[in-house]
Amino acid sequence: MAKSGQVTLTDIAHRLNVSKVTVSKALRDHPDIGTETKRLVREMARELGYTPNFIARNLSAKSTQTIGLVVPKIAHHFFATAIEAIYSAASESNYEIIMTVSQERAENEVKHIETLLAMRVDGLLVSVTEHTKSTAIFEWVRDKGVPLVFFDRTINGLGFSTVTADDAGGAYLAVHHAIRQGYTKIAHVAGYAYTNVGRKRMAGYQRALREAGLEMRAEWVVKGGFGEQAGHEGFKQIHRSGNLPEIVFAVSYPVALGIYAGIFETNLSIPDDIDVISFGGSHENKFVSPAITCVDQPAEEIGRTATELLLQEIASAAERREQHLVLPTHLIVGDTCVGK
Amino acid sequence: MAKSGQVTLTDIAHRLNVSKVTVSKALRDHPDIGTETKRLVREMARELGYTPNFIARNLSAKSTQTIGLVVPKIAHHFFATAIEAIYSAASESNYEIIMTVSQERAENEVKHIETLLAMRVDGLLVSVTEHTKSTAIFEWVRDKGVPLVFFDRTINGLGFSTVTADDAGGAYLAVHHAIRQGYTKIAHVAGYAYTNVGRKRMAGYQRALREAGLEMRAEWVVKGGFGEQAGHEGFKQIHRSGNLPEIVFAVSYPVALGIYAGIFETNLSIPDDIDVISFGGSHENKFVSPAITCVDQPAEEIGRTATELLLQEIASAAERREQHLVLPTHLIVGDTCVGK
DNA sequence: GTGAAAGCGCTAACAC
DNA sequence: GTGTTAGCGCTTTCAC
Repeated sequence: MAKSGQVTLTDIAHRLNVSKVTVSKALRDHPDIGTETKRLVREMARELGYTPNFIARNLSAKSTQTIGLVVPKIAHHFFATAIEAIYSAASESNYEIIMTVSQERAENEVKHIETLLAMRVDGLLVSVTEHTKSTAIFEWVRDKGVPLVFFDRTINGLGFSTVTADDAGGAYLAVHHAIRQGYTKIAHVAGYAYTNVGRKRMAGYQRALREAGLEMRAEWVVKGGFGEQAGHEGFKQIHRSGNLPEIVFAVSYPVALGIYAGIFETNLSIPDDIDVISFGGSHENKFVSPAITCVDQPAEEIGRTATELLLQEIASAAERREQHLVLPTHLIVGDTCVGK
Repeated sequence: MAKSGQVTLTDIAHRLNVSKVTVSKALRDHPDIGTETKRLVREMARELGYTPNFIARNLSAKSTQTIGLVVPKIAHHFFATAIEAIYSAASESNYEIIMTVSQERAENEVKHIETLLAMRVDGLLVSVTEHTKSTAIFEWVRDKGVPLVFFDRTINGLGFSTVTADDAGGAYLAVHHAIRQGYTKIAHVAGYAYTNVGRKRMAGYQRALREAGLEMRAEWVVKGGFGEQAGHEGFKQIHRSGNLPEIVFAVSYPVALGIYAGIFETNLSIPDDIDVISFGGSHENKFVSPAITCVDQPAEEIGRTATELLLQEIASAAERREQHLVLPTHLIVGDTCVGK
């Protein structure tokens, strides 16, 4: 056994009086090697407690069979679900995932991508933070020729493929539903305008209002992040304006919960005094009271699709072409937004 | 630039007409190298777009500066929070995390640990699945001398350190609280008896009943997993028994939600007809109605402590000694279990 | 201060 | 069928 305490190919080779190449091939079931030799090698490997060294293997083999994953957060139903799907899809193709969490901070994102590149991952799956503005690191990735697929939170115009829910369409679906239910004073606690997701959901909201000929008051549109905090503050701001809408369309489920928290602090009741509808649901919604009517994001499908797309791009390094996959959303009617 | 498309030390060395050793040292700020040379090297590295190859570095350096993380699931408040803490703690010490998700399946767990060992992670952080019975893989890890720390879901008697919440104490806290509130017929939807967590929470439940001289009816103790499904079925089983308790103590927050789901299907109302109290809370609890009174698990602290303990063990390979850290829990009073 | 030599554990190319 | 040689990109002696 080597000094490191780890058994190597050479150790097995010595014990068997063969060369390490023979061992290497035998272990990988290479056709070169005879059945009997293979058996002997495998037996000895088990006996010695051999664990292949991927680090070394990858150094010569070039491919690392790993994908780098960068997500903004993890304690969030959408991401948790998408991540699990990514794991499943990757392991079905014998790829390992190295996940990093940027915690909604752009500087962490940059650091993580650098680390992942240094680890020589075969490709990158990323969902940007709500504050990512600089695209420098992604241009760097592109120049290096490392395959990357954005999912959910994307950046356009860099030549990378994206997989998202139908943000504009879903938002339209939600707001249009509210309008059909008789609501006319509709506010929107929105994401940041510099994010694709924020912009597109806003666009859907605006289109629905415009088509219905409804007014869009400035004090009813509040911009902010995608977390609970943002929802909480967003509602307070609308509330302070003194001009209460009938219903608030939340850009994300956590934002909707934040709005709930804000409403709970007032004397208002949901859905009688003020109502809520949201983009993105959550498993917990069935325990939230009243359950929020929402547009469901296909989290699992997004995760799986993005992974498969990336794997495809990794496999065909040559003819890689930008694709923008948009997955449909659908309305889940709960106990809010049930009519005016 | 090398054929791989990746810039290497040699590329920089050639351009500068120095040896690659000089470049290697300069980049790592080795005192051997002169200030001017360092400046030149760094400049060229940036100009060429050099990214260090960790794979190669680790092959010679032995340490990979990575920790392997194995969790049973991710879409669960406790784990999501603990994982984020683990990430933070690790990156503060310049360690990278390679996370794998076993999806509550013991065979995935084994596979992931093998992969992680092959990747030569410096240590392992694991929380076992609710079905893990065989300890073979962990004995293997121990024999290899790879540091491992269990957190939350642990296995004892293998010589590894553990970090957990005070499961027995917390369960006692919850049930004792119920008793003080005047409840006498207390059921328990428990975890599997072959898990430490399940056994300890059960022990706390039993001790509280015993001390109060309350009867413990067999039909009021249902064993199962830690997920929503288990809670749902657990409640149905108790309900079918025809002998309804006054309150159910859930082994985990998801189980409590499952019990809620089960109750919602009946005509019973919470907390008047049937009440619930749980081990482990969730961020969402404030939106769940009625909010569940629960014993809070210090998820973040568990994650952070486990990571720090592991890092310590990695650093001092020599005098490593088994430790069992138990972190205190506390009661969070919600709208259930408010009195009989 | 700098560099030549050796080697980490493995795989690929090409002999034998 | 099996082994030899070379090399992946880097770091660590140790000589100059």
